[in-house]
Amino acid sequence: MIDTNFSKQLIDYIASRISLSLEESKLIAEAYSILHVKKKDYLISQDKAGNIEAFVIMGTFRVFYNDSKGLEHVLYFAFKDWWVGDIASFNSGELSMLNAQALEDSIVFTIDPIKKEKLLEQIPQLEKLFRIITQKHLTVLQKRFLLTVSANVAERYHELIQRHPGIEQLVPQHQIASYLGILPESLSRMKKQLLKD
Amino acid sequence: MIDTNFSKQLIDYIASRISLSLEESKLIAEAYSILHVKKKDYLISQDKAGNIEAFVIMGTFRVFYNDSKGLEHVLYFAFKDWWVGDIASFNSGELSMLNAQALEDSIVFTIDPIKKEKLLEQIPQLEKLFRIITQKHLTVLQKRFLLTVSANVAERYHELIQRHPGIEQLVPQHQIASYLGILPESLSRMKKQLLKD
DNA sequence: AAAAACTCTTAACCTACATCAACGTTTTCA
DNA sequence: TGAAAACGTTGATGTAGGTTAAGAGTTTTT
Repeated sequence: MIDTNFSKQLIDYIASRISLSLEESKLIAEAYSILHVKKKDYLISQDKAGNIEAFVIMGTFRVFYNDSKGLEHVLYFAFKDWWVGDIASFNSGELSMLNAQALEDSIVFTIDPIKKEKLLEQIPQLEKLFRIITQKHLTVLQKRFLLTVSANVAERYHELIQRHPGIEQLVPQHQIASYLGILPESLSRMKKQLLKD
Repeated sequence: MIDTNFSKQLIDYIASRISLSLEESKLIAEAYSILHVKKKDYLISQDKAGNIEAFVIMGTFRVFYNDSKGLEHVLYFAFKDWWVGDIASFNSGELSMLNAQALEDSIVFTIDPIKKEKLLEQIPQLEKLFRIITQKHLTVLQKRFLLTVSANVAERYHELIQRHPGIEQLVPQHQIASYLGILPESLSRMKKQLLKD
């Protein structure tokens, strides 16, 4: 059930942010379950109850929304030591708006809302940690939103590869296009144009 | 310093979400300061340390980003019983990316990061409340982002006026255009087009 | 090893919205 | 109350990115 080596990574992540007793570390390790997700498999699927929050131990995910016209929009990519989940669904029980698909064979720790609720009661310090993590997520999304509405595609492209060097080796270009909010053809065109300068 | 009538509104807001002792209510009322903001005045200004978080007692604010080309982008409008602040700046001490301007004479309760920190230590239950509030904000922003990238302007316009009936009486049309991510001319044209159907 | 699926590129054409400019109306404020 | 500022509309024109289609290269599956 619990792999000590893997759970160490989650414990380290938390312990580097708040102080944990051995007791508390054990409670955390027991609350989370390890899950192997094969390349192309889904950790979260749209229109199902997305009642999972995951911490990425290894691998990469694309988190995306499938709109009413069938177009996919990548909200973010999630790497090692990132959280993956549909926050709206996790906290309300509503159906998920998001899909999370593994881009390579991946390993995550997952928790459901009931276990998390219990864990937060057992370790009140976690309330503060998760408040801060959520604030950080909100900050990141706010920056992403403002950049999306204020910068052109070339600027957003440069911002992405600067923030994630090497992402182009890991993520297919059409998914980068989707993250940028354009079609693959347009990204291809833009990159060709960039070479001219 | 503290206006009992006004502070009651903030206390009610909090007390409807977590249980508060009289003692705790008093601590909250003392931690927040009342502030009157005149129409067109700024509660938060870009590129200053935006170290304020405010709860709107009365009035309306537009919260917007001023980009490098001088264009304004409305992130959200804030009404009675909403929170206003630049979460990134408030929690990091960085300069604010956002401006918050009163659209009418308004009254808010404000708090700075140090006082909030202290308050959270005095009333640990507030950690949970603010975690949940932040989650809610993240949920709202995520929906806004996904709608922005997946729906056309007419759809976004309808979503806005459905979610905020009466907003067109309160907010100038060019600011609604800014919220929708287009220029005033384009919104004017779109509305004319809508009438034809 | 062959077939199927996926990925990227290029080109021609189209569309939604931006840009620039002008003008009438309403609101603000001195 | 009169001038100035803010607001909304319309028109002409420009452009970034969407749409459609086709083909070539690569990876995955059987």
